[in-house]
Amino acid sequence: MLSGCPTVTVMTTRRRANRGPSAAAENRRALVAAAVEVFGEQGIDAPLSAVAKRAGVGQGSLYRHFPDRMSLALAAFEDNVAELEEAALQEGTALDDLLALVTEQTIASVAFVEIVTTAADDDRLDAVTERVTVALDGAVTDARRRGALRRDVTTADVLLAIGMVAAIVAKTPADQRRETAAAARSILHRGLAGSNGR
Amino acid sequence: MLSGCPTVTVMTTRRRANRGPSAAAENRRALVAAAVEVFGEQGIDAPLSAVAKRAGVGQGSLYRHFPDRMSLALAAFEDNVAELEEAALQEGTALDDLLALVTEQTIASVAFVEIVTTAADDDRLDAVTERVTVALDGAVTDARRRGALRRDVTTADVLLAIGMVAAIVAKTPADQRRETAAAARSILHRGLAGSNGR
Amino acid sequence: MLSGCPTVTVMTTRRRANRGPSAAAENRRALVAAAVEVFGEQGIDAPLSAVAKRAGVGQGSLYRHFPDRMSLALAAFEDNVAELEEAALQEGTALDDLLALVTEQTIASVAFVEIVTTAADDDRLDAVTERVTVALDGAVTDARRRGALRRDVTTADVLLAIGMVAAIVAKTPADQRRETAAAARSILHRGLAGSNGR
Amino acid sequence: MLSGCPTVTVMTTRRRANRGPSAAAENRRALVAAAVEVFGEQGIDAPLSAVAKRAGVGQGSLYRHFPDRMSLALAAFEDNVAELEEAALQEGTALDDLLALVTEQTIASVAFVEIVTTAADDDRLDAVTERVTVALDGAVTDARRRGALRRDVTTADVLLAIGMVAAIVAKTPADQRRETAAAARSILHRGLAGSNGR
DNA sequence: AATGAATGAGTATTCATTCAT
DNA sequence: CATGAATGAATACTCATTCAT
Repeated sequence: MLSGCPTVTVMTTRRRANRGPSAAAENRRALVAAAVEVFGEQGIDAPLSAVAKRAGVGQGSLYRHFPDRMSLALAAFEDNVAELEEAALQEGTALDDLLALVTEQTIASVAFVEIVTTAADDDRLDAVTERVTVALDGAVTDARRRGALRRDVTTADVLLAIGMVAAIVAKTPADQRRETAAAARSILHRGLAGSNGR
Repeated sequence: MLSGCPTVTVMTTRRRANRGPSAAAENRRALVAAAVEVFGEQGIDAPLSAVAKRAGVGQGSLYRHFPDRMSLALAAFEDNVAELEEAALQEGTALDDLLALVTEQTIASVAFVEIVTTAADDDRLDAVTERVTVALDGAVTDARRRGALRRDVTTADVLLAIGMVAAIVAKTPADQRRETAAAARSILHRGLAGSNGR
Repeated sequence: MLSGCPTVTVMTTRRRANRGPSAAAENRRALVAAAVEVFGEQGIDAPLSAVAKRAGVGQGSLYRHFPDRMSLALAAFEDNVAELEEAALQEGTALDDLLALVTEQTIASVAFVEIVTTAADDDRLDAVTERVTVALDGAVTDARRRGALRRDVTTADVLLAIGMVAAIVAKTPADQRRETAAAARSILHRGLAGSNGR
Repeated sequence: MLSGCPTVTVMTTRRRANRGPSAAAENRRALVAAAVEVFGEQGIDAPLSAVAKRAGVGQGSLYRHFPDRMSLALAAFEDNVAELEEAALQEGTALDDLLALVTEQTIASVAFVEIVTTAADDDRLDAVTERVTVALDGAVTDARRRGALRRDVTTADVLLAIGMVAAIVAKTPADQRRETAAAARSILHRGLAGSNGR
């Protein structure tokens, strides 16, 4: 009486159209954008499935493009590094401008810091650090020359300061981040400034 | 890949002897010790089961003693706060001494920072912050009076500096922590120091 | 008692082949069938893992198809409701026929009652009750007109009677259910019957 | 620095005084009272620890007095049965009065039904059923003789009717129980009543 | 190459039951 | 005989990763 004739519900969940290979680049972009958002909102430990869903892309595609979480995270923040490099190359960009930029980036996407610092044993991270170092080097040298930085301050010190701002901002509730970042930078600025600093 | 190769797991379980209520205090201590270790190694998100196992204690006992992760974490680092308070009360303890102490604590148990900063919406955390603030207050006031701190530096600034050291140390591989902490404190020290600072 | 006797468990696991998305419909059906069985045997509080295992399906798949226990339970008994609706629509179906059908269903799958009555605060349950009410309405009206039901008997009364049969059957050991149901229906029938009843 | 000197918190949770054997009867009473409350509130599956806590009694004592859930449940509702027996013995108690009493008991402590019907394979339950049967027998016979019950109605039928009321009440949200019970009894009353019934 | 369903290991949490004191 | 801490099995649920289509 009961189990003899099951009502067969035909699955009508429409599978997303398989847009084929041409969608690869587009998917990649969507994944990166989604990762920025999702990591920004939920932190670096967010479920990857959430990223795929936000991107409107299958889980498998996510894995094809980014075999692990770090790949995705690095791609997600590639923009930041590129932006920094670009700014560093512009004539007339002072160290403070770069630091301001990094600070803004950090506030915008806290996850960056988490990533960059969570698995410090990834070669690709060293590459990123290297790129940032190079980007800052000129500005630091210049600032030192102008007396805006103490003579003994190295680019590594500046990186460290950036790391500190980033780390503390990452731990601060979103609505207090700007304020906290300002206070932190104020202290650090004095700590790095030369005789005629700021 | 995995298909085809049956996993054979042999489990030998010997139920831990029920050492009775008298083991309660001992268990609690073991749990706290294990938490310090496990959180220190794996971060504050480490499985609680790992803590129980390390402590040689049943899961249920862990939950009896510490109903949630935060309880355990706070207990695990209660020592730090108490030590700080004690140091602050001692005659002749300068701000730098307290900062050095906090730095050491942070290096020893990175998880502390994670805890203190992860869930900022727990009342018990406010209580901890308050205790630390009180502990530092005297030293800060004193340092300002002596000119060791800039006139406009507040205890909040010092807490922020501590937070930065802690945060950056937490993100640094264990073998570089001491070095990184030193560099960070050096910068911050200059950032906070008064005219006759160090 | 237990101490001293090591439990040796040998587990041989062969990961189930991933039969791919095409297995979805089949899995769903298997889950529903398993749920009918397991809930029928162990009651509505049966472990969902038991349902998954019986269905030969991963736990995750169960959760994908049915995000919560109620979803699964409702799906498991969707058939019953559909069958009832269908019977109600057939020409010449008398109220007694519908009651007999419900009784049979109840005997077959006691869990239905448990579900329908356990969490009365789920909207989907109201929907089910509504469907059953609608299905019965015509038959009740008709029966009243024919004098088979007392004039003052409402569909709600009939539902209540059904509920009573279901509830008592649910509490009866499987081998006495049919007998108990018959006795219960006999009493209730007289309680609802009109002057020319039965 | 950190882990050397743990702050030893002396356990000051005061263990309930061991009031000794003389407390046995009192404990038993407290447990039964607590069971009535807890089972009534949370259902028959309520944690036994909750019962012990409510009773202000150690878990071990609970187990000493009542080796399993059923023992406790039966004890908890012993009162009901005794009350019923007593009422049945009183001169001038009609069947309806007994049914009203049972209904009230059911409404008050739904858990009774759950127990009585959950594990139907317990001998002690048969004993309870037997006692109730005996208690009702006289009233049923009398009612039949007076024509208040149909000639063919047996005590078993009455028990079944009681069971139905109980079962349906048990499934009804607390605030509608009295109403539902009234409706159910109305139907059943007509179903059992003799020619000169009500 | 894209899709998304399938899979099950991993974790948190609860609670019946035991047992040292 | 009471006490309540200890124990771990059981269960719900999540999510990284694989893979048929």
